[in-house]
Amino acid sequence: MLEKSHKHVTCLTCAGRKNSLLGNLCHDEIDHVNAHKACNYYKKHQSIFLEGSFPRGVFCINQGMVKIFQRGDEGKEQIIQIAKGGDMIGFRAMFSEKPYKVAAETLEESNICFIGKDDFLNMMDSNPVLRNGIIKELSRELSDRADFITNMAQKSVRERLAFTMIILLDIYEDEPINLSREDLANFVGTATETLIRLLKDFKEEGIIEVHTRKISVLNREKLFTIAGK
Amino acid sequence: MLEKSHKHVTCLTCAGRKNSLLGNLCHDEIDHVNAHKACNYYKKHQSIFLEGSFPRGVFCINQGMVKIFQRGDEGKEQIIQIAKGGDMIGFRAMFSEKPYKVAAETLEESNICFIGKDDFLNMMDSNPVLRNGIIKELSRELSDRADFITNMAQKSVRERLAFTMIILLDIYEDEPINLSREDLANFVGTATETLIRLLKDFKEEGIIEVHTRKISVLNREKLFTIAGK
DNA sequence: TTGAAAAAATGACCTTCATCATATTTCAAA
DNA sequence: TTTGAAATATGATGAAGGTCATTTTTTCAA
Repeated sequence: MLEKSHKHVTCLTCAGRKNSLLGNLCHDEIDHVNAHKACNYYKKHQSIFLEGSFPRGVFCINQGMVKIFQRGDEGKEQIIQIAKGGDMIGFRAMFSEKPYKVAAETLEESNICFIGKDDFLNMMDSNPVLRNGIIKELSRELSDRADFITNMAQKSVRERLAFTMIILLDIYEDEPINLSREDLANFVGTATETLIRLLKDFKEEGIIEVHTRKISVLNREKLFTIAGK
Repeated sequence: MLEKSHKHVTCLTCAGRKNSLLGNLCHDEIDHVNAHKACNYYKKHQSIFLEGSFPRGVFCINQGMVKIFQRGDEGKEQIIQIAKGGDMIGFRAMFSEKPYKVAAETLEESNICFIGKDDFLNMMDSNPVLRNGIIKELSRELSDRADFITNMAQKSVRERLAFTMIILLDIYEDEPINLSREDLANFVGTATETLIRLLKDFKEEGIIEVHTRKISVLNREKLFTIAGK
């Protein structure tokens, strides 16, 4: 069970921080962030920010899992990204000075900190390492999204599912993948029914194992083969 | 006809520059760029950089039109973006310090300048306006690509074609759209045959007019309706 | 523990779109 | 101007996958 009071979550002990964009801050800087951030406990399926609202800062995930998605015209979600402990979210819209084009919502209970826009931008101005880290991160994501687009355009749902599971394998590390069929379908970009049928195929082919909703990958190699490259 | 010698292309008279990322440079900075850049004439269908090669700097389009694309597993291109005069390309991969994940090729004869990595990074370090402009640009493109992904996942080819034509309308301004059917199909993410059939529909519905390969939009509003929002 | 609601699963059907084959037009070089 | 190649266009066909209806399973609160 997560700590439900924000008082106890400090950047100094944040497990994700060392590998995050804030991994290179000096002591003074960490202290400053720590003093100025707000920390909140989010329960499962709670909204962090909505499409159309204006960014007032960035969110830093201490613990938990978050989906970043867009709602299409008929209300169907398209998941763009899944973020977890150590990831920062919401800084893209903040830089662009436009309302969020995506929404964020927890997939499980989470502790998420908030750093105000001014504080964050000041830090960036005075810290070239942080700055470069962010530029690098933005570039990396652009490149990921180019792949995403090409996959969507040219691959079958089966291939995309394999590709998506490889990404999820990375996110969930050794844990079984724990997403609703609907979320999984909305990440792959297909109908829930189609996704369920394909999961069944994967199961029958010995690629995965399913316990209720949790999916464990048995044959990683085969996923790569199906995903193509 | 474009100037085929690079000697005559100078940042001072570059039409696109004022609205570009380099629009806010001071005189000294422009002079420096001007002195250190290389400028080249590219003919139609000439490669600017290839997937997999390592970035050594950024390209600045003085005049002309460029497609940015990825090749899928079967060699089919997916066009991610079309750039024109005033746009800078290739800086994403440069920041990430990884090989290009996309390739760039001219769609028509073009004058394109090259600024070396060190020069460019130094400029960014010393010029906060340029820096912020780039971060903003990266953010804007991330948001565009999220839309692209959602469209690919949830819209029909017809809807996507309408959406793509709205984007092209913006790029080509008042000129008729001048892309091969194949390129257009590779931008929409469909088969060339399907694209041609849909163009025929649009023609019959009075939405567009076609002269050989050039497409003029007659009914902008209807495109918006079809694209959905 | 139970009952209602949500999620997952299965089946039937049908539309969209990719593919392959072939015809026609356009373009550029000889 | 001719001619071959590339681009565009059209037709026929089948598979992939979306939609709707229904059943089964899981979850969670009373």
